[in-house]
Amino acid sequence: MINYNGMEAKWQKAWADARIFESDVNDKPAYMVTAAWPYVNTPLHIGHLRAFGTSDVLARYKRMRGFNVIYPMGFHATGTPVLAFAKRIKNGDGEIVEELKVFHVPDAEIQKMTEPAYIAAYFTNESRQLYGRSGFSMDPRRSFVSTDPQFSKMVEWQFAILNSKGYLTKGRHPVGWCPNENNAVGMHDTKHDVEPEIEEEIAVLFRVDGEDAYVLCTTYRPETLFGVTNMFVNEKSQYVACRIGDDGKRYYISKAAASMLKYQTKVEVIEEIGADKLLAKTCINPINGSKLPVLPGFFVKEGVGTGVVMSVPAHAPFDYAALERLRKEGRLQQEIKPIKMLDVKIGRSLSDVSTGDAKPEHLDVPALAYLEILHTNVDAIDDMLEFATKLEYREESHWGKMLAKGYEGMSEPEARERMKKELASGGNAISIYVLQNTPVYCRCGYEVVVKVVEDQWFINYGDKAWKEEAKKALGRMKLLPDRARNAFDAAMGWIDMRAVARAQGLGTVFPLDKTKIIESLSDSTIYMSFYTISNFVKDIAPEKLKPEFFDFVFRGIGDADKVAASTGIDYSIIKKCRESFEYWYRDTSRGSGPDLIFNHLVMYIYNHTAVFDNAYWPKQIVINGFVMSEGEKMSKSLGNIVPLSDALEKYGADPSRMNVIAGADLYSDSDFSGTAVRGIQERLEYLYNAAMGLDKLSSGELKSIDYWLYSRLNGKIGKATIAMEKLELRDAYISIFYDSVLELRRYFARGGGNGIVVKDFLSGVALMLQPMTPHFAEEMWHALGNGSFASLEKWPEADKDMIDAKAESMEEAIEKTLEDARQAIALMEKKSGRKAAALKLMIAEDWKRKLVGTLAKERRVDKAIASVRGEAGVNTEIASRIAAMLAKRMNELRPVDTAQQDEYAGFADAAEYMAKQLGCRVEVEKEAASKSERAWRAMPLKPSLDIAF
RNA sequence: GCGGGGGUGGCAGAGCUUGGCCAAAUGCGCAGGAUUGAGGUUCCUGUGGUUUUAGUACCUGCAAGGGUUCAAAUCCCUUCCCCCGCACCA
Repeated sequence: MINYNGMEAKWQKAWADARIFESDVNDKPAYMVTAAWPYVNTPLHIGHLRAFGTSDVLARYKRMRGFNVIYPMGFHATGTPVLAFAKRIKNGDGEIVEELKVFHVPDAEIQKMTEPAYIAAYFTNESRQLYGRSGFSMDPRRSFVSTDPQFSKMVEWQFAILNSKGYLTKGRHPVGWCPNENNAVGMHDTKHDVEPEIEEEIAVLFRVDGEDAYVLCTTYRPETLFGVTNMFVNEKSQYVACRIGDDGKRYYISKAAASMLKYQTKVEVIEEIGADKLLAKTCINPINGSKLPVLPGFFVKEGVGTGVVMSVPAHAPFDYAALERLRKEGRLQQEIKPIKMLDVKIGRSLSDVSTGDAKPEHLDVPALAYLEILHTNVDAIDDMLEFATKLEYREESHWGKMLAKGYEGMSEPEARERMKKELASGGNAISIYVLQNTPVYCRCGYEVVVKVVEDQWFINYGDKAWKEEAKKALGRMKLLPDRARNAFDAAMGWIDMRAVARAQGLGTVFPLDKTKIIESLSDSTIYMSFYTISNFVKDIAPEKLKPEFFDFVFRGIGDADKVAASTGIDYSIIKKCRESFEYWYRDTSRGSGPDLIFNHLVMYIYNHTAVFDNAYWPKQIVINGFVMSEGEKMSKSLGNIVPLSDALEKYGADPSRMNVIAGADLYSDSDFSGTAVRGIQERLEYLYNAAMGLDKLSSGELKSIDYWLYSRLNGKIGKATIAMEKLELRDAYISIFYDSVLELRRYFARGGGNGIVVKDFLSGVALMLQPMTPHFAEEMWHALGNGSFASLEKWPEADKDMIDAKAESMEEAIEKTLEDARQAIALMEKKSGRKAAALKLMIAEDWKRKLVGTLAKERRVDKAIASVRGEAGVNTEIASRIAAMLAKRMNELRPVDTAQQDEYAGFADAAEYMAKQLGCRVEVEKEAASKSERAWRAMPLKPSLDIAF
């Protein structure tokens, strides 16, 4: 049993002593690998092992391919999460304490985490240790935190460039807002981490009959105005008359709506009224002038929208149900007839329900028909009505055809857009922002509202010229896997204004408004370039890092003398920084998760084109998938997040790496599973034991099985190298790792036992394992008698001459024949009730090889027969019969290179092995020499079988 | 809704770019056998369905339906379903 933790400690120490992963500028070609940095209050889990490990595999592979590689890693601390984190600790939030305990953070440490600086210090320290234990070959000297003042200076410089290019603009912007704490709230500020989803919605003005006033009503479906029969309010709610904005009109909305709306625009309440006042009024439909009574609706919520709902009973189950319930209670004064304004085949999207379930006469009231096909009615609970509503909305918007005049035949989305335009241009609607997923609560307990921030600063990613540059950069980049390109193209076309300044959070002060902080994704778009100089500028006073310093280092503007004079920085350091940047930043790879394509990665490309010369634009992006735990998605709520430290402790770094990194395709999710990791451990041990057992093996002349193993090794090297270049790690390591174990087992089972051959094989495997299982590879490399570091060796080269197609097809034939024989023997033994005593293999004559070859090439039966006619031992009748048989599978025919003598020798060599496998004697003879009636059936590499009892 | 990705044995997942050698590599699970005092481990074998004259064969099968082609998991069209993102949030 291998003690992984001991082995890892041993090699980590050895590497540290040799300082082999700390690279500086030298004569080798440079390669820089970066991975998206972790947020500073996030304890590392198994998902990080995949993200950072994938980059580590790339870094290690590239080193073996002769590159000088750096793999630096810093920490992200800007933004609000770390502040929210500190606050929660301060407030004794039990939830977060529980989370931290999962990661074995001691109580004493948790107590101290009330200061952001302490949190950062604690987790950066923890993470660095875990990087080491995971075998990440990172350069620790280049690590920095996004709140470091030296880095802030670079961000300021970057934003000055963006501003000078006119990429920073100002405007209005809606945000989620806590009225109690008076600040913007994002996901991590809300209870249960809910993202406040803001949506712009249309609010229709319904004039009140006989009054110069309007009832304001939000709706998702303005096109259903054609079907409105009445209005609904909540009879228990308070309403207000008010003025909204500057239009001077008098509006009626719920009191709750008024207090939310005031965060978006000016709201002046004139008077408070009870719902009864509204119930006495009649509204006018703005599109056709019809009169709409105001009625009580049981489902109307004062805090949703404006607290007023327009009723479309034909197309909304809630509205229909509300009217019917009023009717039953005898509270409906007048007849209200649903107005159908949209035609759709009801229940079309359901396979198990047919429209036959709805009574035909009800098809004119689709809302009712939908209730019927779901086998429910107007008294259903709200959830059921909600379900019917969703179904109806979906089918209608998908397949519905408008019936209303002027809109005939239009699809619903099309009609919606047109109606919106008409309403807006006629002054019959205004737009307001609403929270789509109400209610959302701030962690302080207050309900979140939408606030419109005036004077918001944006980065204008919609700028045409800039977008062109970014697209150009993207077009030249390598994406791994390339199928992510569609997502990039889409994101690139889509990204537009991005709010860039925030009122609170850690980070760099926004230069154009010193009361604001630069938003935290925007301050980390070119930070990777800072790694090239971070080790040199660490101790330089931030105020010395003036724009001219960065201009010179990153853009080659000016000269070092003058920069030294004006900044007071050492001339030699300035030169070193420039040299380092130019050396390291040409050939780079950026690793990241798929969730970052739509923001960080696109911004990364954009900002590089804005700041750097195109020689330093991004070259490659690698997207890796997530990690599941035992087949389930890891989440806080499931409590199944596997801390990285636990995985390392329990299984060791190498088996965990293999499982998580090579366990799935680059882009898809991999599964961290105990059984899979144990399976990996067992195979690693098999390989290690094979290396330890080498001295028991003999040497001597090479047999065919030895050539086979060499062939497999060299084929494997070629295959794995191609896969590694594309970072198809699963493919590569199935071949390098899993297949190698199977091949060795087969080699020994087939009587192989040449120590030199096995050693060559294991050496190749050990070297190719190095990027994935670095500690184990060193251990094995040394067990094979080498004194060097596997991590500093060259990646093996395939020797094409050693790839022996004949040896491989011979082995395949043996295996296939074995399978056939097993089946035939089983069948015969079952039938006869006796045990088979012997198996005779008859090897096809050479003329059959010629026949197959000609047929495969010429694809004509007559030519094939002609080609063998007259040859020794050829019976034309048998030849035609065989040719006809083969012709049926013409397209699958492949010429066979192996001559009868070689095939005979191959099977003769394998006879002992086959006998052992089958449990009976195995004899081999040539077709012509055989007395068996079945001999004629022999085909090249498919011997005819004869079973004797 | 819009955008992106996907649907293949009991499960995870190859194969799709470039149609034929190819349906299912590899792993897990399951079943049988060997080893073992038992369990576990390990090793071997089998594992979509069906027919079959002893095996090499054939049929059927890659979400559903249709098309192109001598030939389709692969190309085209239609439909259904699942996952992710939709912004100021890391």
